[in-house]
Amino acid sequence: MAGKREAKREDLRERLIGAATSRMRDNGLAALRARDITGDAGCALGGLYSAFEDLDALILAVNSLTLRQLDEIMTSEVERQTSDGGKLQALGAIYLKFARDNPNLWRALFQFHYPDGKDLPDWYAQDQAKLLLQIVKPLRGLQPEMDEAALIVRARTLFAAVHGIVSISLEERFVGLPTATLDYELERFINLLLSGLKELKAEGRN
Amino acid sequence: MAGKREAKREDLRERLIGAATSRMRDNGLAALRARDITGDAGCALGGLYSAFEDLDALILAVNSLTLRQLDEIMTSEVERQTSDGGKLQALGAIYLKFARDNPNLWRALFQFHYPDGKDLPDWYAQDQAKLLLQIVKPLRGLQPEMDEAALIVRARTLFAAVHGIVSISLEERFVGLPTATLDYELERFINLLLSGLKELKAEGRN
DNA sequence: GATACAAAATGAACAGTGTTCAAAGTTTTT
DNA sequence: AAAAACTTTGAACACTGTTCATTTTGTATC
Repeated sequence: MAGKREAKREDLRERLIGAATSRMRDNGLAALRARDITGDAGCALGGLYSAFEDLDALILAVNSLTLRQLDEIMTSEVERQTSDGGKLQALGAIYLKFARDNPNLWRALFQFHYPDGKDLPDWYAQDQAKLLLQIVKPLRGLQPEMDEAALIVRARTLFAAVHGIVSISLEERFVGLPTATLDYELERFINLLLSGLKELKAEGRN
Repeated sequence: MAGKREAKREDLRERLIGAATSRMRDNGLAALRARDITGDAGCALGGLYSAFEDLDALILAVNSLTLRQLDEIMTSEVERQTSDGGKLQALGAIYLKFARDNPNLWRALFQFHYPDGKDLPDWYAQDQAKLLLQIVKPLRGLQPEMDEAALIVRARTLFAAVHGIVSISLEERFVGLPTATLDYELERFINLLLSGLKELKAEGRN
């Protein structure tokens, strides 16, 4: 009759992740309370600390799921595109759509700061790396002469740029933002980058 | 014998801002404690709430000073550049340098989330707008056919892209970031944008 | 099955937070 | 000098995440 302990343990972890995800989706990371989550999950306050190291670890688990969800969507959508430029355009558009559809979950990916000293667990770093790879692939087609390391750096730069645009618009940091034109502006921006790549290539640099 | 009250009030505000800035510079926004600040400033805990609405309002005052400081640096450095492209390059480099030199103050500009419902005070929005204008000016030279509104949107997009790159690198969100090559990568990126502008222009679009 | 042991769940208690507010102290007006 | 208006004070409050002695539950042994 073994394994019941482990099953309950895993079940509790899942209920906690579910409850935290739900609350985060509805009210955002800042409104997350240990007492609310454990209440929703149907366990005592202390139960959180037997299933996870602390609240931060639970948040990281939620963020990991969010990253994987985003990766899945990207994987399925990128396949529909034939050109590398089209794939990069699609990735940008998907990222924007995901952020719009899941604003709180998406924000939490970046709002959350891991405590100083401790660094991110490997499995989480890999979730991130997988996403970057989505960009590296079409980029490789556009810049076949770049080596893998340079491609990764470039992919990170492109992601950061797109993320910045989506972020500043959706977080409404600057006043008077025309959110309606954001899709168009992002599309134009990626076009600008693609044109730049083409231009630099024509000049024989890279 | 009037005006002593107002003078003391202003003095307290300044001491609080100074203490908060100092603590924020050294230990970051997350480590900011009302008791520490009031202790440093030499007033009782409640004193903070007679000088400011609450702790958030004090943080906003600190952020406003940070924005103005950045604006000053930009103004003086941009003048040295002759070409519009050079000015945009300089702005990017200055932004990166400022973020590197004042990581905690710079982070606080974006970490800080104003409570829902309340929106940013006008004077703070204007501090932001002034910075955007630094980008609009050289951009106007490069895209003279765009109207003012479109230029502002474009400037915001460019800022957001650069900010994203600086942000993701300095916050060390993604693992394996070569910080040493960040300056170069940013320079290349802005070049890419400038090339893109040139290319689109050659094709008769904008 | 009954017993003994190990593991996990519980929630009151704890050490911090930002914020409030009656009381004491200052400045200004009369 | 006295009264009124305003400010400063810091103990008390409400609300955090986290801990840990106690109770409950699961597993192995006879």
